[in-house]
Amino acid sequence: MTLINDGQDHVTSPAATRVDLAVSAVVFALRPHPVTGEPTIWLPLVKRIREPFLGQWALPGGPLAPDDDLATSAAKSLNQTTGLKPRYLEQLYAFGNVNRSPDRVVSIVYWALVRADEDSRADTAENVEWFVADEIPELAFDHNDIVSYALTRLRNKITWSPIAHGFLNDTFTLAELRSVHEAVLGRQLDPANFRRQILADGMLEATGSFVTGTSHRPPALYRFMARNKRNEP
Amino acid sequence: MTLINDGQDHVTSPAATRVDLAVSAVVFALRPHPVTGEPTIWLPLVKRIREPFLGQWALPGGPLAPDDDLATSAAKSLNQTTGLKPRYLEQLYAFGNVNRSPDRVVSIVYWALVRADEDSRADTAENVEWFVADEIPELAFDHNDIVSYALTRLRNKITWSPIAHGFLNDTFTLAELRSVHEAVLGRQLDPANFRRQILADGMLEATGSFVTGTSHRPPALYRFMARNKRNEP
DNA sequence: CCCTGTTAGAGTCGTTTTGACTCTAAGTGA
DNA sequence: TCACTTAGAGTCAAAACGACTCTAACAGGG
Repeated sequence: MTLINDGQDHVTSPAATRVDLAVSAVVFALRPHPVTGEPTIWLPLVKRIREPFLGQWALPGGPLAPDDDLATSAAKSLNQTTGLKPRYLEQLYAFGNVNRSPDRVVSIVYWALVRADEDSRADTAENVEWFVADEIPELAFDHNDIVSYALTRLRNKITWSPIAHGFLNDTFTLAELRSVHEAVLGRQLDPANFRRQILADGMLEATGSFVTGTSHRPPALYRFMARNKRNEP
Repeated sequence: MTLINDGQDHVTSPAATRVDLAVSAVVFALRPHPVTGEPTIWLPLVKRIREPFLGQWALPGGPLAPDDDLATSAAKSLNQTTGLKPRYLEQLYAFGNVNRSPDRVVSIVYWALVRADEDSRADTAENVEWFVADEIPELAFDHNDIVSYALTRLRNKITWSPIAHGFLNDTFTLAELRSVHEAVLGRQLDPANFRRQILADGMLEATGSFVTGTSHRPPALYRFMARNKRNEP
């Protein structure tokens, strides 16, 4: 017989050899690009006020409070840095390589979407700054890799999952929804085909009202359906 | 200005309030079903030798060693319990709800595929037992949920990712590969269409050799291509 | 040696999905 | 009334997909 670990979740190890646990968040919002004016992905970063990497930009986050669930902890960090509440929040990955930090830290990273219209009151906190996602500086730790991975996940997920409403108000036109997809994917989408496919998914519901005063045909307003109204098996 | 956390990965908090960190693994292998004989998903569980949940079955795992990366730690647990090396290993999720354990434990869970032919020398360790994935008992902690989630991930991923070779030898016939897909998805697949689609993915390469002595037309042997030989943009 | 049973592997066909494109609807402003 | 703009429906050909057929190539039994 081999001597084995007993596979326990439940362990007590000497505090000296313990590993620190942190929760961070990659927060995405859509804002106009400063040069082109096109809708673009932005994210908030926090300037470090301690070693290591003092003075460098990093993802918002902090230690896991013993009374908070992981997602709660991520939402709190997010709220404390940006003043926003996430419209969508999902665990991204647990990063824990030995060499990712001078001392051993495992970071459980979440990614979140916040609404553009809440976005205005976002710059209240000091040493927090929003950056265009494709133009971020060199970050502390492995946070550049984390941001890249989060962007990849966002761009993948938006192609098959109805998460785009995380950037929008409760009601929106198909043009607004398409604009979100275009901003995330970085390319133009055919309006007619986009309409056909997004409606075929059966997640959208016409509100019955229309936007007026648009100098062209008034677009219909849609909302995302509650889960139990959707076309599911 | 709002007072904010400084978003640090790097924290020191009193050891008293610290959260324990464990790494566990959901290990999948294909073996014949004890009743039907059909290829079926199995996984190894470990009987707990401590409170809480003493005597109940749990996923293999243990505390994170300070010198191990997360994936390394998962692979070690896997190897210590089963004697096997993973052919595929991927992080599943970090489970850290406050109420998932009497004391606070965050578990970073990996899922792995192991080969059937290594599978024979697998029952060497005591208090380890293999179960049919759809017929597992009530497990410790939230491990039933974790197993369900891992199965969902496996069944989803096999439809778009070439992970099925994690169950197979280096060379295999298309019938063997199809049999893996059928076992994972739990339904029959059309041999002709499966062939067409799997070959169109461009991840398979004919070895040039064939299986002989089969009492029918000899099937060609394939292998998975190295990443740089694949049809990628 | 031929016949049968079995799986390998190529090919067919109709349906569905997708991308590119056209056409009409419905508003504003000149 | 006309020009302009976007909404939204519709068309069409290419590609993908599922169900199916047909021939190839072995072993084993008469």
